[in-house]
Amino acid sequence: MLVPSTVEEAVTLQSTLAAAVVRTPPPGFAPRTAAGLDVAYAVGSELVAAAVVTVDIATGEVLESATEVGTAAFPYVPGLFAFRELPALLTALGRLRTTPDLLVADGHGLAHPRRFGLACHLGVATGLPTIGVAKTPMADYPPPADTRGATSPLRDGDDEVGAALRTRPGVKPVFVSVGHRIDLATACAQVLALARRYRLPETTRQADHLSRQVLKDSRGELR
DNA sequence: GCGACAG
DNA sequence: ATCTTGTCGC
Repeated sequence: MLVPSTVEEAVTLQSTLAAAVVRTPPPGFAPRTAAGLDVAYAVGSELVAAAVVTVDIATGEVLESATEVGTAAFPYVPGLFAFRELPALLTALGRLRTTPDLLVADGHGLAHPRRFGLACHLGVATGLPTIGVAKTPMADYPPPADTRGATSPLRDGDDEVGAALRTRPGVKPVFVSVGHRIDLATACAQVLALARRYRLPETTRQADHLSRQVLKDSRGELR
């Protein structure tokens, strides 16, 4: 049941799969490559374009990329949007020739109502260490200090579900949470390493650009 | 009951 | 997410 047919099924599935999330990195975890994933949509259409871009964490150099153009598998429902993007993202991931050491998803991981956002789903589905990096929080957060690297806790009730991470002074922070096989501190350190020049990690930026480009190209061909 | 709600 | 121009600033 990769794609549920109802909202109720989707919610139940998330709650079940949440138990499979591992909040600790593999022993001696020292990733050299990271892949960013993103999906672009066409207005008024169900057309989606998924992109995965692998970069060298130390240099930011793009090593490989893969894409998939398809149809949205599920309507957009806050808290369930993983079901919309997952099929296309997994297809694109399967086209990479080399498996990345780390995945960086465009959305939340544990910072989710049922502790199972897109990043967790992607991680559990692939078995790869995965980080969730979102541009918008689902809850309130105290603003982190205005210094690169500063963090503040993202809380959902009494649970600390992630962190607001300042990647650039004077700019809104990004919202980092554990996806799978990683801990929050390691996740923040990796995101900081990937976001040297811009607010968002290089992986996310590259995947965003590529997915938009592919969508643009495909809608031209399908006319 | 009402509003909020990743992309 | 997407629709959209210019503008301020490093």
